[in-house]
Amino acid sequence: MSQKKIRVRFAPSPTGYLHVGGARSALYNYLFARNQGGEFILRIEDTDVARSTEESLKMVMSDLKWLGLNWDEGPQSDGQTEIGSYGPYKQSERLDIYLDVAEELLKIGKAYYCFMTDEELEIQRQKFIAEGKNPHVSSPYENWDLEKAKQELKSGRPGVVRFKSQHLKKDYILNDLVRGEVRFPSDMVGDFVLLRSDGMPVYNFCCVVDDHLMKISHVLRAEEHLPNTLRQMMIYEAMSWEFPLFGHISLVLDEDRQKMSKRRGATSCFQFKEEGYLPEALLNFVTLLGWSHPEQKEIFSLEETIQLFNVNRLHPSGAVFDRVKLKWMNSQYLRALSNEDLWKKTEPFLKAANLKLPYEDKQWAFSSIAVFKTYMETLVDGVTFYTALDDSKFEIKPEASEVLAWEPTKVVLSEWAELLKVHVGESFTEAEFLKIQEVVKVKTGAKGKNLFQPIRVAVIGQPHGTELKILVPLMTKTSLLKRASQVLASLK
RNA sequence: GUCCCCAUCGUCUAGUGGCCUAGGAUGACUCCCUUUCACGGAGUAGACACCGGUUCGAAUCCGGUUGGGGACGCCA
Repeated sequence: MSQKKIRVRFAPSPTGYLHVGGARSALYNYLFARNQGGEFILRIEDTDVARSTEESLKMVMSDLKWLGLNWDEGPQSDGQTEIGSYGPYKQSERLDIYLDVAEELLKIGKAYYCFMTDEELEIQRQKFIAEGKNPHVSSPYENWDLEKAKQELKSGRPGVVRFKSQHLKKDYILNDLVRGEVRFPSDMVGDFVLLRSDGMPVYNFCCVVDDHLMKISHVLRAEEHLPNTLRQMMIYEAMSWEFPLFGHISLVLDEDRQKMSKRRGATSCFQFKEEGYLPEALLNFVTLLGWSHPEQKEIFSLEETIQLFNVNRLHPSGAVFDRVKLKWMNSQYLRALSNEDLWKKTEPFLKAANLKLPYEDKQWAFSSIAVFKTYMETLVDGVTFYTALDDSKFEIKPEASEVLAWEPTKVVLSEWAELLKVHVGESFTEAEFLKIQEVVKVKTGAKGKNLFQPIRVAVIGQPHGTELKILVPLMTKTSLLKRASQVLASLK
């Protein structure tokens, strides 16, 4: 057997943002292609006209780009061009091709026109369920003459094209790349639809035609497609086409072990982007949902994954998407960033939050982000920290009330404000701040948390947070004074 | 209901018949660092779903039970 070129595809239907489960499918295909020196194709499954939109397609493409999963063939994000010689890559533009294949299947008796109404279908379904059988379509039109059926169609009677499966009494054996041998009895499915009554082809059909014509060698997709694979094998067989190799990866589940749903938080890559996750972190995390590093490393780059990727290490059971661990991973990536890079990534979030910062120079930006780096789990956390530096957002938090009620607090704060006032210059060095703190201590006799917590409240409005000796040098005298007097005023 | 898939700490997983009194990561807890909170460091608790079989030997192979999930669409 000749060595076939490795060609894999990711085939989303453009009905919204890219789901993290979809992203993982795309990723595994991408990794496999890159590891094998093969090609990674983007095909758009938009035969469900009602739900597919051009807008969604753009979103999916931009999510893939954000993740860094670049495709070799398929539509490009400008919406105009396509790359590759097996196009078009949008199924809605390939209708003629499917129709030809459908005609072929009708002609050789592997498919037929069916005129059953929804009511008839439902009655049959109920009957089979009552008998404890598979509720699969068994159509009286199965053996109708093709010409007769076409006449019927011409007369205006709505009909679909169904695949003829009832006579295929045998087991289909799939040698799944991740599951091993899977045996499907042919009666697991009924006579499924190939062409809708409006002439539009459906998923299972387009998928086979395209995978064949686009010379796809391996199909890595989610486990939910397993029953579809039987239908697709039947079509391949009917057309005497060679099967690609299939691998069905596990499902991505929520904490309640159900398919991931929006109820429990973000599910799309775009949402994670908005919540301040780094694409590298999301990718790394998602890689580990069903695949493991041969040396059990947890943090590794896309490049390293490409080098090491092997379908043998794909895990067959469902994986719960642990948002807490994702957060941890994101914080690891954040900390590995240079101050400059982290600032660049954080800045857009600060702008979006409309924060007014005490200084505008880059030097200040980098040294401030260096402080917050070890506190941040997501870029959005940066907003919280910088908000503390924005005077217009300053407020005395409820957690501060206990500290404010302490007996020495008032004296400490009066002294603190007094010393700030006499300080020469608008900013403070760490040493200058420590000196002031020391003087407050000596003059008031307060020490320990009686000293530090009131000052912290006077700086950030709450008793816990970043070290003051690091924070104060990032602030201005004007700002500190204003805050101190505000807190002092609240004591009266 | 029918068919298919799956089954190791709460979670992600390592493990392909002896290296397993089951390893790592995360989360939890404790301690250290720290005049707060984090970060960091050290440590503790925590799993082979169950029952049979094969074998000198089973987390690993086989069968069954149970549990979970998926599919049963003119969605993909």
